[in-house]
Amino acid sequence: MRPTIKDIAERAGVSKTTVSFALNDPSRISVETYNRVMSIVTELDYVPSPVARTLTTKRLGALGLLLPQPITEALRNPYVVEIVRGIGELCAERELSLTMLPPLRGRVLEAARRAFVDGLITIGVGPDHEVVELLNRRRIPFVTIDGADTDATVNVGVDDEGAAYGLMRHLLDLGHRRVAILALMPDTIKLPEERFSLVRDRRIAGFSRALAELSLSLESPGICVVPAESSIEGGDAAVSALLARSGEPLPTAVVAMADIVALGAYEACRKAGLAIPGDLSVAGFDDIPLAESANPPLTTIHQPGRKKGAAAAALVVELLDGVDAEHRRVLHRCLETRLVVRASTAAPRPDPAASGLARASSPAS
Amino acid sequence: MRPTIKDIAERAGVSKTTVSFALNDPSRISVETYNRVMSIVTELDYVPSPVARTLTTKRLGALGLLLPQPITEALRNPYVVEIVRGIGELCAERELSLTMLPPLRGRVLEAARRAFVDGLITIGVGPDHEVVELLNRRRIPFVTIDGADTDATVNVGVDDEGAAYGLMRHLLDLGHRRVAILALMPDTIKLPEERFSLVRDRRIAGFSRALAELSLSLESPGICVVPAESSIEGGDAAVSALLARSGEPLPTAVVAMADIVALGAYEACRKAGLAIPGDLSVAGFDDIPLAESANPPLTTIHQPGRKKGAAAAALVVELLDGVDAEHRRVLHRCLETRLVVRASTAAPRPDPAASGLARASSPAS
DNA sequence: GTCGATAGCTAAACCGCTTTAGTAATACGG
DNA sequence: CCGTATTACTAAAGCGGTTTAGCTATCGAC
Repeated sequence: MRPTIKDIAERAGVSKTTVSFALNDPSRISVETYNRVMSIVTELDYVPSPVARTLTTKRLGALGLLLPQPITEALRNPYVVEIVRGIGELCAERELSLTMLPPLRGRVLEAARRAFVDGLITIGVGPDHEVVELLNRRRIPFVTIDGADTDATVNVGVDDEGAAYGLMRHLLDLGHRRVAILALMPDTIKLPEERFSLVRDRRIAGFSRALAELSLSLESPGICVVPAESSIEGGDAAVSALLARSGEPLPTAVVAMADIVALGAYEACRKAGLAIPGDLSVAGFDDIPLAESANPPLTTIHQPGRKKGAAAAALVVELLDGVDAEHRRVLHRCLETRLVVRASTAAPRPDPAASGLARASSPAS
Repeated sequence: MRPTIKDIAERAGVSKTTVSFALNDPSRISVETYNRVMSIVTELDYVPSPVARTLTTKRLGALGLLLPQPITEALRNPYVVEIVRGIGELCAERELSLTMLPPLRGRVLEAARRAFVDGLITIGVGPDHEVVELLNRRRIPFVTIDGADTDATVNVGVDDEGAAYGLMRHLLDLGHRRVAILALMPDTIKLPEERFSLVRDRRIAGFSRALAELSLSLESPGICVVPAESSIEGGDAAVSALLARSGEPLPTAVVAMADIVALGAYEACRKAGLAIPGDLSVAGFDDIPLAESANPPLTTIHQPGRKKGAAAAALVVELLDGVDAEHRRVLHRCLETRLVVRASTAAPRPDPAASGLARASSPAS
């Protein structure tokens, strides 16, 4: 159906080689021949099969994004969408296409093996992930987003620990002492030894550090960590359950590891008739586009999702280009985050039970 | 680097053919040989090159989504994200990957030519689009989303005209007589003869019909159609400009052809200090996830974006499977829409200038 | 007039796989 | 014991390109 190089060659009365030259290196043939060949190419609307071409050139013109979840799930999180958009920026620039690679048979590894691309980008894959070993062994250029800065991977990320510290500090400074942390779910498709995501762990560490400054910890009364799926529903469910918990005093603040989860918390508050931030302060992480226009606008950690994607893609392309150059040095890119205080966080209502104490001044630094 | 079938064959002391059989049709070889081959396959972590395989099998396990805009732009609209998620559902089911194909050198056609996929899905491509001719000529299975129901294409869509009618009717019934329509931008990468998108035209037609029932038209005073880019910023800009317009009375309602644009209108109102729906009613189209949680919740036309994507993908797969069967009949799938009345629309304030009239009862049907 | 370049083209190998056609060996029916 | 299936395997062709090596004709230089 689709014309092949042979068809063109025959029609033009030349060899396949000549057609190939016309397309790839016109200087090697005469102008007349070039014109003749190209007119047929245009007439038949011929485009060399990228598949066949790849067989020899090893270049496909496609970047792959290894997703930790099925496409449907992954794109529920606007933060992921932002990353994809960032990668898209570079794709446009370099005329690359982008292939989304969901786990195959439940394994990211399978998807990576079958991947049909020049280079790969992963989200949330740590250096111990089985996929890293495979890709390094096969020398497939790849860059991790939100992975870790080790020799095994080229990574683009942020200072999760520091950002989390800042966020928790903000809440503590406001006077909150009973705060619930909505943590990212342990990623089911990770390897056993990496049960919790790196990002989660680093943020937990940051939260802990801030708490420690007030002699608090994750185990202190009033502080709790509950897992929530990265979606509105996930946040809603987690907070609704929290609010329904009887016996203990309710938290005065909720901090989510993803804005989308924080917005789920909004939903739960609405149902429970709780005012934000009057009854409950809510903070998020990511600063997705919605965060600003939410009601109330969400206090969160701004994370440059688009830039992350773009930076990762740029690095992959760099790896792609500099494969032979000894250039292939391990690189890490750490992008900036910042605390964006909006209207969803405020000082807690004075606690009738323990007034005076809850209102403690800001801690020693 | 990556082992080839030859490596496996040599190590196992068999021919390439035998290895191929082991992988694709074990029944054709003895159990012992199978085991021997597979142990080497496992040992070397061998996976057949999808590229090479494709050359002969003509199947590469990927669906392509032809985007009318660069990835970054396209994914700004959550409605598009929903469609992608829908396609993702089917991809997960059939273990396919999804390739996003932004225009190449400004042309969708170029992207289609180079596409590296088994089947394609397009968004907003009409039967007259150059790409349709190409794909039909090449017999590449493809399905259009929001295209048109003609013989040239297999399409998945909704009754845009009817939905638009219902939406406008809702506003008119509330008593609005001065309404601004925020229309989709003419798509720059379309062919000249198809300057405006089909969807836009059909919705405009629906609006017109509703207006006509009250002896109004798009040209009537108070009614206006302004183009807006499909993004929050686009809606914000368009409505801000509208509000800044001096001389004419302001519209009492704004109806956008995309929720994301309607949310931009929210933004413009906030800046202008206008209350929704008190000062201005706002309605959208699509019912993206945000619409419900926006403040106020947005009145809109619910469109099953996910289902559209899933249905389109299902049709492509069907085409893929039934290529030989004379099965390849032209199909059209029209999904349901429904008007979702939320809190962003209400009766306009009584017009001091023309009271009594503006409050006319609902029109004769 | 011969030789070496150079320009312009092509045959053939190759990329890594599938598939067709065929071979050799064993099993089976009469 | 012969002819025919059946089983287990392989050689080779082919998919659609690129690339290497080589061939032929023309041309300029000595």
